[in-house]
Amino acid sequence: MNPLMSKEEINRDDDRLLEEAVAMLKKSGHRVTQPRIAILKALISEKGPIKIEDIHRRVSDRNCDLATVYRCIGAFEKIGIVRRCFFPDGSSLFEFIVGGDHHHHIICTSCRKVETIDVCVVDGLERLVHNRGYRNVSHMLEFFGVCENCAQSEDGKTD
Amino acid sequence: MNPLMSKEEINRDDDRLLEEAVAMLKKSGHRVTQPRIAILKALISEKGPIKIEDIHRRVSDRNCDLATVYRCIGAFEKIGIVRRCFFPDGSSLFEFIVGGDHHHHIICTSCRKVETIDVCVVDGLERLVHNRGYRNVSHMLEFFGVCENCAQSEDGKTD
DNA sequence: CTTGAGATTGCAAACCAATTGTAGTAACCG
DNA sequence: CGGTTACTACAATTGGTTTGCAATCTCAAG
Repeated sequence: MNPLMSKEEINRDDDRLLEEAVAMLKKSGHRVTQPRIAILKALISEKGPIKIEDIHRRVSDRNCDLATVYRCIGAFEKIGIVRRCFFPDGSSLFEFIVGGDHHHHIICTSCRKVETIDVCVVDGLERLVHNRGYRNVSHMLEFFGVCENCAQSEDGKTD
Repeated sequence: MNPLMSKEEINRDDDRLLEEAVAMLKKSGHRVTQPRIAILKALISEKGPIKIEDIHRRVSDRNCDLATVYRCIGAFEKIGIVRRCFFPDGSSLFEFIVGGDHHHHIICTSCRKVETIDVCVVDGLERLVHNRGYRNVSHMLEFFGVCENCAQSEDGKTD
């Protein structure tokens, strides 16, 4: 987290992101409901990829059903509020992408810790794909590995 | 064994790949069974990512159970015979990677057609991840888009 | 502010890909 | 060839995700 940013500034920034996402909801003809606000807040405060199940846990005190989380996340993905990313085992995470820079992740295959890589070197390749005749081009890039901590505790193990 | 496919009819290159994969099986202490041979042949002849379900359909005349396909693919993945890749909706495909160059895919989000991109620009980034302390580093890169055919037939549609 | 249309939600049931338990079978080593 | 044990088939199960539907809530028109 940015150490130069006070707690108030962070909250203000989160508020701005929430407003922006809400605007996207309205603009796309969706209604702004309490479950959606709660889910958006959970996504924003996470500041990284999060499991559906974890979102549900975060908002469950507001009595938001798991099915609702699935439906909302599905809608958010279509609108472009969240992006899906993957674990190497195939399970999905979702990340809030409104007002954020494009980036990718390093995921520890052992403890599942997620780090961020700011660099993206594949934007040029997207143009190449576009030149091949594809439209609505996007990409997904994930790095996997065993982080230092896990490597130490696993030590001699073969994975 | 498939009576419609004699040894002479099998492509020589595919044969070599099969032998190589079988060697990897043995080397890792696995047994070489008929279902595994059948699944390997299906993977090799596909020459690209394929769904578990489709593998099963291909080998079903040999009476290979779906659970067996899952277990074998799981083993193949650990050994490094196949690699998992993803559709944007989160469903998994598996691709035979023995003796093949490293590459990535363009997947049409409409008809699911898969094309190959030979270039890989992220190998350098893997070193960067390695320098951050990660071990067993790998990555996964997929491009998504709507291919020319689909773009024409969908035309005015909003996706 | 009130109200009605229709989008959204909660709940429960259904769904389906993937996994697991187990008894029988087949691979492979000596 | 015979014994050990990894592997398979089959069926049952799991767990994540989706769906149907009645009740509820949003939002804009009046």
